[in-house]
Amino acid sequence: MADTAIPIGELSRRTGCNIETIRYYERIGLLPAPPRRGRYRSYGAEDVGRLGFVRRARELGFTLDEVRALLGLAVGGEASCAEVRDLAAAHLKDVRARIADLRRMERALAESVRACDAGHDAGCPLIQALSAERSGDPRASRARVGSPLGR
Amino acid sequence: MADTAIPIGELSRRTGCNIETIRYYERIGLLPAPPRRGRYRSYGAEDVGRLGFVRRARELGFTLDEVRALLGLAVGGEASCAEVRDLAAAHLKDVRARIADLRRMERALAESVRACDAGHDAGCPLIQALSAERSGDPRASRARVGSPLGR
DNA sequence: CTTGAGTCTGTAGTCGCTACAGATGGCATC
DNA sequence: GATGCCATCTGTAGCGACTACAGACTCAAG
Repeated sequence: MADTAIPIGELSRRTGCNIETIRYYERIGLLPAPPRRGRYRSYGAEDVGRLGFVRRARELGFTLDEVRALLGLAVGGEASCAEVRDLAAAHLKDVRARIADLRRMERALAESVRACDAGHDAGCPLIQALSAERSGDPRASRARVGSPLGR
Repeated sequence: MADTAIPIGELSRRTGCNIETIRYYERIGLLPAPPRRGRYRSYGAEDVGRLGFVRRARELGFTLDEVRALLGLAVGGEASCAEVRDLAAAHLKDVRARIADLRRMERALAESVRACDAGHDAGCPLIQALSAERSGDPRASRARVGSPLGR
């Protein structure tokens, strides 16, 4: 029922994707420009599927470029499966690196907060920790893939 | 030894912070504008300390706004320590939430890659998973602080 | 007739940098 | 004195992935 002529608002509701984001995806060519009813975009059932695919891939943390690649590979058969797998494996590695990064932060933060709670003789321990120069060359640390100081 | 009249290049070398980033920090008011020797910025030892502080706070994942707050609190005594602690504790909570998010991604990705390796009867399992609509309301999931689909 | 909801286009803002272009300054070398 | 080279300067624009407007329009209900 009502699988054709879906306006953008309903596509948004069905997929949980912001209207502005849908138009953004169209602008960057991630979604095809749908036909128009008058001046309004008119989507079909397959657009719900495609956008759902995009959303789910985004939830797994794939970049829009990766999603683009995945969409391209989704239609292919046997051969593309290996490519998909490699893309996912590479992404998994990246996710794990980011987890490791965050866990380092977590440990340091938790330790600092704990020190704060424990009491402090000479000033705030957290400020002390941030103020103190640690030994070693600052250039040597944290040279990972992507941004050197990723948030 | 040469603790005053440090040019920006050496400040960069000493702190491991990009020259462009140093100027950026000055532009947004995170670092004070230093005096000039002619038209060149001339830093002192305290600038090395301050920028080091910023770098270390950034490494713990604090936003620039939080770093600004920390810098403001760093000079205060007793009273500000509690504020610092709370800031760090709030940030720690945020870091943990992001870790949880990433771990969800990690599990789903690892599972998909594993399924891919295991063999596939009807098409690529990973593509299948992305294509399949899961039950439940898409609007209900993942409404966390900050961006709904954070990378 | 008015009101409200939905949609449209286009542009600018977010965060934390990074990467230029093009000018200028000072120092060493030939 | 000319040349080259390095460091520095300002200003602007780009990244990724949205988000947030402003201001116009269409359409249906009351």
